[in-house]
Amino acid sequence: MPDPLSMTLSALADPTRRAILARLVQGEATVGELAAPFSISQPAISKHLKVLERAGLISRGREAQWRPCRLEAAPLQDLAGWLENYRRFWEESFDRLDAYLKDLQKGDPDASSS
Amino acid sequence: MPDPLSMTLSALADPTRRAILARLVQGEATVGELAAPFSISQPAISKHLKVLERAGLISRGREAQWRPCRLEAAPLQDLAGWLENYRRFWEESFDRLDAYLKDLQKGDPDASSS
DNA sequence: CAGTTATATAACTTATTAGTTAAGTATACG
DNA sequence: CGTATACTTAACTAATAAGTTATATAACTG
Repeated sequence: MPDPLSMTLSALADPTRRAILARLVQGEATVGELAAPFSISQPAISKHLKVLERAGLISRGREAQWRPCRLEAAPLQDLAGWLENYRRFWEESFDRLDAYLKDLQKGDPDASSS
Repeated sequence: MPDPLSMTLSALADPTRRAILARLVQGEATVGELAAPFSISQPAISKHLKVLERAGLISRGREAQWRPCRLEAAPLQDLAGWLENYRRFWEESFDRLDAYLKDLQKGDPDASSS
């Protein structure tokens, strides 16, 4: 699976990993700090971090026996860029829904048949 | 995996499925039309469509023997909403990078040490 | 150097996923 | 009714993923 967007999305498709990112948006943290809130084993957290790192979502330093993790912006930005392709679509969808609801409210008989 | 955001992200974490969505943003299409550009079997496309449907990313109608698919906006909007939590972070990251590059350009000796 | 703390890796299990081919269902058409 | 078309479902395989426990590495501490 070489394409970066697929890597980003599958890394994000796990609630534990998203929770880790949510913690890191507030600043660097060690592996232990990141593991603390979860009930799963520490090796499991290490694996999650490796997935995030391979996706470029985090990077890791070295300070004595700690490996501080920090969030990296680029993949999230790229994802936001990809999503932008769909913004026009969903804004149109919203406009249609909005018009439909307004029609309903003023009793337009077309609104319930189409 | 009951949480909707995880369903959305893992549905999107496949290039074939993203290509299907990219086609659907231009309007409804039948299963056959969606399958045409790909070299994989048609049942494989049916499975991808089922994944997209269970994630709420598409919905399907019935017209004679065709099952027209259309893109649904809500999950993409929800994803965009989730991503917004990180926008402030990446804009700060960009500001830092920007300042760093400006410092480099004017020969600030701090810029290469920190 | 011995022990402790922080983290990573190995080996394994179980579940899920993406693909396949073959068979089934549903609608249209002569 | 029989057949062609569009699509789905079933049954299977191979690869990947998420978790486990046990072991290894690396750096600090006395």
